[in-house]
This record gives sequence, C-alpha cells and structure tokens, in this order.
Amino acid sequence: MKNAYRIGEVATRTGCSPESIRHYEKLGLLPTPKRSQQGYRYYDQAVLERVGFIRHGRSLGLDLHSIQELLALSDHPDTDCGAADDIATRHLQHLEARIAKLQALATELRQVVQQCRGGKAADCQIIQTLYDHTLDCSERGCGQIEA
Amino acid sequence: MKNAYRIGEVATRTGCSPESIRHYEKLGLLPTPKRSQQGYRYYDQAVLERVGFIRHGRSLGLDLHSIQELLALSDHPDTDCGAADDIATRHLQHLEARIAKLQALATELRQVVQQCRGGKAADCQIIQTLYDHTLDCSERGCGQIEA
DNA sequence: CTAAACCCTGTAATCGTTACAGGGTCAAGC
DNA sequence: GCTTGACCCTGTAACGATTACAGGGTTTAG
Repeated sequence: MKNAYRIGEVATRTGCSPESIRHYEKLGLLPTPKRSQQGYRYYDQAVLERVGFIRHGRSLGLDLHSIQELLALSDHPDTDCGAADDIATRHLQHLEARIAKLQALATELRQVVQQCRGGKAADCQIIQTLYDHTLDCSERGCGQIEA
Repeated sequence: MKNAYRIGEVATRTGCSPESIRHYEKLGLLPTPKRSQQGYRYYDQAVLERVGFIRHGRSLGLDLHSIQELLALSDHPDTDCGAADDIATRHLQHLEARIAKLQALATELRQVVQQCRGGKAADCQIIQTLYDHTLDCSERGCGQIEA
C-alpha cells in the first residue's frame, strides 16, 4: 500500500492535468501538499477523492467557485446541507435557461440556413438575414450570449 | 441628415459598447475610421449596418472569427455563397451538440438535486454523489465541459 | 470658468485550461 | 561517468469576448 503520490500520478489516476491540480491548489480547492526536499508536491490518498469531487462537479458544469463552496460544506460535516441544495438547484436553473436560449438560437439559425439557395454572396440570404436589423439586439434582450 | 457619428453615438444606436466597437476594429471586422483633428473616431451610416451584422451574428452565438468570414463574403459579392452556408451549418451542428450535452448534464443534476433530503452536510447526498467516482470523468468521455 | 460627459490609449481583469520558457531532479542504459 | 528521457518546479501568456480600469485630453452646457 503506497500512499505518497507525486502530482503526475495524481493526474493519471484522476484524469486531471497537473496544471489543473496546481491551479486548484492556488485557488484553495486543494490543501497545500507536503513537499519533498527538492520541492516536489507529495499527496496522499485523500487528494484523489478531492480531485475526483472537483472533476465530477466540473463535468456537471459547476464552476470552481461553486465547487469550492461544496467542498467547504463537505469539510464541515455539521453544517446544514441546504446550501448545497441551493448551489445545485441554482446551477440546474442556470442550465435550463441556457438550454432554452440555445434552442431558440438553433431554431433561428435553422431558418437562416434554409434560406440559402447557393449562388453569389450578393444574393445570399444568410448574409442578408444577418444584416436585418429587425431581428437584432435592440429588439430583444440579448445582452449576454455565452453560447 | 447627419452622417458623421462619434463612437458613443454608434454605440447607442447599435446597442454595442464603445469598447466592443474598438475591439472589432482592432480585429479587423470594422474598417479603420476617419479621425477628427483631436483623434476622435468618426463613422458614417455604413458602420451602423456592419455593427448590426456583427451583433446579430453574436446574438446567434457565432464567434467573431466566423462573423469576420461572413463579412468578407459580404464584402466580395461575387464570391460563391457556399462558404456562408458552411459556416452557419457548422455552427448549427455545434449548437445542437451543445444542447444535447447540456440536457444530459441537466438530467444528471436533476437526479443529484432530488437526492437531497436536508440535514447535515455529512449525510448530504449531493456531496456524496460528487464524491462518487463511478460517475466521473474517467468513465465517460468528458474532456471538454464548456457548459 | 468649471463640471459633466465624452473621447483617447494601453493594460488588466474575468473563466478554466493549456502551453510555453527556463530551470532543476531522478531514473535507466551506455 | 554521462547522457537521455521523463518527470517536477515557477511564472507567464494564450485562448474568446467583454468589461473595467488608469491617466490623460476635449467638448459642451450651465
């Protein structure tokens, strides 16, 4: 039973790059690890679970700040868990809103694409549509795009 | 009929910030404008349509590079319009893939949220689920997240 | 004549990750 | 011994599009 990993081994075991691991440490999501005499980071088993937690959160689309909050809850087992529910629920609503927006964009874009009948750019309906002011920002609330 | 706008007026008429307009100019999406003796940018009517084009493209989720290609096509009316169709179609497929991915995330997150029955963080199923390795990156292909 | 509102340039921030540069360390093979 | 390759370190910059400064100049209305 080996319980001292260098960063590369943590990386391969978790599917997370060494750069990201160092990044998480800098942001405070991972504890400051022990160092060898030469300055190499050495990790124990626990960090594998913690990195796994982070990657799973990221794979769900949570941002690192939310994951940090969830880790803080996890680090204080006596805290009420409602905050975790808040974070997850808020993110779910965020996702649902984004999906709705992307679907609207895809619908509009599908119409744009179908208008193209080939030919010269001068007559291209895709380009014409993009020039069309009646569909653009000032009409709808389209501040953020993040698409 | 006034046909000389300063950047701020272009901004209010197009719903696009002056910073973004300068940014588009730096990237080459907008032509270098005339300057007053004091160095102020002065624009004519044409830039309003061009900025409108860009904003409409952005509101559809196109990136500035794609928009630049579309503008180039528009600037050369004799070019074949197939490239525009390519760009739009490619982006549409990109959008559809993203939607599918976000929907999968939302489904998974919905399951996670429903598991929370309140109580202490130590027992919180949201946190437990995030620690669960069987769902994480190494199992599925979850390299890019961009959610 | 002064204050508000505008403009300029250049730089840094955001988010998470990747990719360097420039250097040190450690193993195996010759 | 000595080299080669695989690791590790730090710090910085890049990606994309936008926003937010700092630090300065100009115009306009009161």
